Amino acid sequence: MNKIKVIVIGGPTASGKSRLAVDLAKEINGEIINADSMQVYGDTPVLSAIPSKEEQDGIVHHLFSIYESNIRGNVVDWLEECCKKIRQIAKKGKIPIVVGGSGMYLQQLVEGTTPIPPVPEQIRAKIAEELKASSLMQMYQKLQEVDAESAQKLSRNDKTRIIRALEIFEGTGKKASDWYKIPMKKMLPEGDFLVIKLLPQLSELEKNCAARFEKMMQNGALQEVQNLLKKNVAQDMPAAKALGVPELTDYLLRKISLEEAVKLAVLHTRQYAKRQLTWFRNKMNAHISLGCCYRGEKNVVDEVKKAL
RNA sequence: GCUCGGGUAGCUCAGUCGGUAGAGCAGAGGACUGAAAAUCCUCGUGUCGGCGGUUCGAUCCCGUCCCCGAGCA
Repeated sequence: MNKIKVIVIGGPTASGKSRLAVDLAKEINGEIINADSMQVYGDTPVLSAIPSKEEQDGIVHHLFSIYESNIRGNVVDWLEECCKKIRQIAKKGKIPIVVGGSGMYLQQLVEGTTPIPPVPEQIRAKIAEELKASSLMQMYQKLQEVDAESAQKLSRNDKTRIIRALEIFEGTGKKASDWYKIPMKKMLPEGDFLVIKLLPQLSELEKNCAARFEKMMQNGALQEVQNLLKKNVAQDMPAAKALGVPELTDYLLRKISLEEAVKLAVLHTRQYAKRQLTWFRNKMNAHISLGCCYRGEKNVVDEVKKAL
């Protein structure tokens, strides 16, 4: 099988990974693919920090703004799209560069995922109804009955995972814990990944987050949230949970002051960056690991070129 | 100046009918298989405003002083 070289860049928000991707792409004739669970939605380009036209700097960018906010994106859909793009780009003789802050997306691309069939929408809806009608505790007890092994591994408060485990059991007739025993499947078996991660100090990111949010406000962040509200996107949709959206929504609904909203959004961004750092530090193996933000240093690009 | 509230963890506050104190938030670390910018787990010694007094023992009661808020002058 002909191997395909793929560059993967992961790191926390505001660490300069998009810029690194563009600088690299220019040097090695690459195209960029988004690996960020929020930048796939098109309604909040400013708030989700999708690179602007200037920032894209003539480099082709894929999988940004591909969904409406009423779509519920997920890793597997992304993986399929991503692999498709990787193959197309490679076929043109260019190098695909996958960049993003969603660690799980990058990990499943590189290391594979368990091929669990899609769970029918009616089953997901049914379980959501059950949860509404009862309580998380009861859902957890139910999971204990049908899949004790999964239940044992999960916190009884971990709503997302309890629901998912129940969906897997009801949707496939097989326990999640059994699914996870079968070997992971690589979606891009021909992929030859060069993984780069950025791991700056949190204090360094802190400043970037605050400055960047300020800039987002100047670039029309409020307007984006207003438009989202007009579209009546449900609060529990992923797109409605992008950092800054709930906070600015509260401001627009006059629940908090603008000052408060900005303060909270910056705080939540910082907390998110911290979670990302934990993920990338402990969960993603990389060939090249940078201990600081990328600010256009030439030697970083050279180091990657050498490793290719 | 007087009256009434308050002064307890970085912040907001609870509490101890006297046996040296605990929540939420913040913070730190961690987990993470189809919502991942999601979801979740663990971690709490601080002259309980200062100084005296009563008491075996005071953050709690008494006195006094300082600071903040409201009201009255």
